[in-house]
Amino acid sequence: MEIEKLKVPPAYQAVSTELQKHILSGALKPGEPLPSEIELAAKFGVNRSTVREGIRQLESEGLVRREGRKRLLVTVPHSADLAPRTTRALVMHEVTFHELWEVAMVLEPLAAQLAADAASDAQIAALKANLDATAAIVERGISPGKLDLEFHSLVSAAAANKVLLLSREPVGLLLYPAFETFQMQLPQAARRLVDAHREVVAGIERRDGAHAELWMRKHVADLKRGWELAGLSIDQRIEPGVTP
Amino acid sequence: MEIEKLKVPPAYQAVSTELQKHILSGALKPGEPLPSEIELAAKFGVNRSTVREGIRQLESEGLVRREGRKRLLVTVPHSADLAPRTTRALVMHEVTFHELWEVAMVLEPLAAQLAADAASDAQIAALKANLDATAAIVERGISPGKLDLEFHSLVSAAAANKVLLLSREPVGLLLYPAFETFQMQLPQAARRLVDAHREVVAGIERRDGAHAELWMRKHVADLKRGWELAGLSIDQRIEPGVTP
DNA sequence: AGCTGACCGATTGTCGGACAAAAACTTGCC
DNA sequence: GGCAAGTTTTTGTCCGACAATCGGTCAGCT
Repeated sequence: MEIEKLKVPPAYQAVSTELQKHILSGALKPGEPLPSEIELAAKFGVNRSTVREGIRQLESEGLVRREGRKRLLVTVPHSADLAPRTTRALVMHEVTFHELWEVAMVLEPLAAQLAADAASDAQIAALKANLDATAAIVERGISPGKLDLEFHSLVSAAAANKVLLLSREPVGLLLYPAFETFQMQLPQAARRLVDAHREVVAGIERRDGAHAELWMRKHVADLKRGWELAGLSIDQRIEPGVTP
Repeated sequence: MEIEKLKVPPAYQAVSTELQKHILSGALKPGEPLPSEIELAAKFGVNRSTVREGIRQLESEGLVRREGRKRLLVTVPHSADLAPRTTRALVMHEVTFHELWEVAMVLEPLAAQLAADAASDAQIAALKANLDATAAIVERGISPGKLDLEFHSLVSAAAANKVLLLSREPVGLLLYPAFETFQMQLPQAARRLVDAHREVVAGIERRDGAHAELWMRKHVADLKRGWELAGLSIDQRIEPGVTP
């Protein structure tokens, strides 16, 4: 006789999953407001407190959003909602620089190549603006910092591939800030960074996917070289650089 | 005089982020129990209901886990916690087959290559077992179904790269189930699938990264060919295949 | 001794109601 | 029509309560 460990989910979870179904099924479309908490409590036949607990789960999953004290709105989870969670998970799993780098080494070049095909004029303009800003900052001897992070986000946004965008974000969020630490010590690294960025942008602008991809690959490879030159171990754990 | 629209986050969010900080900072280590709700309420100076709402957020983020009605335990978010969320997000973003495939086309070969270097004996045995099961199923004319999904998870698990594991999971979760639909119509596709799997496993076993990577690349490329042969559009939206 | 079962405190899940502050809506006025 | 004041809703937070469950104790039975 086999007896499964039967699980009776608490009511607030039932509320959460039930609402989730309604949203996923399309009965509630993004942008639409949810019923009020009192209505939901009445419909589900539970107390308002229970409904609220269920809502919190959806809220932290990015399926609904509340602005101020207004009604809840159905939303599609944006990259900004999911990436921090995954980033946290990566940190807690104590991932090493090497692990991050290996993945970046395939995702970033792909982003560059696709961006060369798909980038809009506005996106190319944004890339150029970022490039100029980075060059100016580096000229003054300051570490590019967030501009580097932004550059890679812009490239993957230009790639017009939402899967890539979502997959890459947590990696970039963790990898690029890690370089603030040693780029101060290696002035030539910052100049190499700007050069590589410039070539990537040039490739994208010329619709030369191979060129963009090649230089992005060089660029990411350079990151590892810089890491090693700075005397850091490949198996060094990565700490969160930017607080989300 | 400039007056910014200062935002006062609700108390339950404050509780959530505060607990998060404590966990991330290492004050609360994975496996340790959290204080009881009453204690937390006393420490934070808020009501127990408020604490509970805050806890729900952490719970759905996988930072804490509750088994039965016991105390809350601090945990590190596992891939199984995060992947479904990302998968949902991808579905809601209406990603196309092509977008998924482009990313899989770089992540899966990387997984195969790394697995050839890092796979343990037990992992290789698991891969072989999966291979045998898949071959047996296909022999009887049944679609591999979850076994295919499992195969790719096993490969990326064997790659010993936690970043890759977490990045790849949502893609696989969405991509492979999509093939159940047409593999029935294309019997030769299932046989090609088994052949490719076999070569990947052989490469991993021989520690021949190039071989494993090559065949994984062929295999993923095949998926696209099969998709097209089945008369499906590359820009077809992907529906969730397995309920998480 | 080892196991059983009753008892008890602690904790969680759920409920009901309450109230201030903010938002949404209605009404009356120009 | 547009605007200002008032009214209703809704949210955020609190309080108190109780059944169910978990964990442990402790006497009683074999």
